[in-house]
Amino acid sequence: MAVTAAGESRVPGAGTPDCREDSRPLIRSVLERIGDKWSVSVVCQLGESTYRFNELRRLVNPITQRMLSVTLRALERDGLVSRTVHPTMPPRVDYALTGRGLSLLDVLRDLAGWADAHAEEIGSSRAEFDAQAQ
Amino acid sequence: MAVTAAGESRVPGAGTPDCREDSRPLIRSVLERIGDKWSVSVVCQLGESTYRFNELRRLVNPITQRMLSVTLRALERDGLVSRTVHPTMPPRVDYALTGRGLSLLDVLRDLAGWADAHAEEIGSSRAEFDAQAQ
DNA sequence: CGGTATCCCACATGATACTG
DNA sequence: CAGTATCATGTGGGATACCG
Repeated sequence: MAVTAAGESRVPGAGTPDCREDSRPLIRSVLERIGDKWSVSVVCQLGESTYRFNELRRLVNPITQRMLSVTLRALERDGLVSRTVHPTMPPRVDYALTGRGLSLLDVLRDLAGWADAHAEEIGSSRAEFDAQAQ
Repeated sequence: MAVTAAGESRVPGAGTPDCREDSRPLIRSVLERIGDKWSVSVVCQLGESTYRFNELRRLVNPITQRMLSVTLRALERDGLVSRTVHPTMPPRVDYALTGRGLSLLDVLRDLAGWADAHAEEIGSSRAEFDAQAQ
C-alpha cells in the first residue's frame, strides 16, 4: 500500500522527496540506523527466515555476541525486527523481520542495485585517483 | 541505461540483487561512502547547482572547513563529484556532481521516500519501546 | 541458550592555527 | 579563497568475563 501517512505534516505541494534541505535529515536518520557495521547484514539475513539468537550469530559473519545484541535491540526499537520469547527451558528467542523491516529490505535491494551497477567504475576511479596523487 | 557491466563476474542466473550473502558487501560499500556524517548533505546540495568551496561551506549546515575538504575529496575519488580549478587570482575551484553522482541522487531520493513514509510510525515504535524499558 | 557488564582502543570528527 | 597540519575528544565496536 502506497498510502501516505500524515500527509498534512508535509509542505503543501511537496510530492516526491527532493533531496533539498527538507529531506536531508530524513535521509540521515535512515543512514544512522542502517549505516552502522552490522544492521544491513542482520536485516538481510532475517530476510531469509526467522532465526534464533545463536543461529543468527553463526550466520552473520564474525559478529560478536555483544554487537548482535546491540544491533537487534536497535532494530527492534524501530519496529523493524520482532523478538519472540518462548518461555521454555532452555529459553528460545526468535527474531524475524516485521512488515516494516521487509519494506526496508526493498530499499536495501535498490542500494545493492546501484552499488552493483557502479562498483567497477568506482573501483577504476579510485585506482586512477590514487595513482594521480601517489 | 540498464546495461549490466561485467555480467560474467556475477553468479549465473542472478538477476536482481537479492540481499543474500552476495549483495551485502556491496550494500556495505555504499553505506561506507555515504553513511558518514556529511556526504549526503554535500551530494544533495550539489544536486542544486555547481558551487565553490566556500559557497558549499556556507550552505551545508555547520560543516567545518576540514570536513568539507575531506568529504569532497572522498566523493571526488569515487568519481561522484568533479573538481575544477580555475587558475586565477584569487583561486576559484568549482565542485559539481558527475553523472554518477546524479545517479546516486536517485538512490538518495528512494531512501528519503522510505524514511518519509515510515518516520512517524518509527517514532511511535521508539516511544513505546523506551516507555516499556523505562 | 541468550544475553549483560566492563574495559579498552581505533578512528571519525571537531577546534584551531597556519599557508600558497 | 581554498585549503593543509596538528592536536583534542567522543564513540562505535572488539575482547573478555560473568549471569539467569
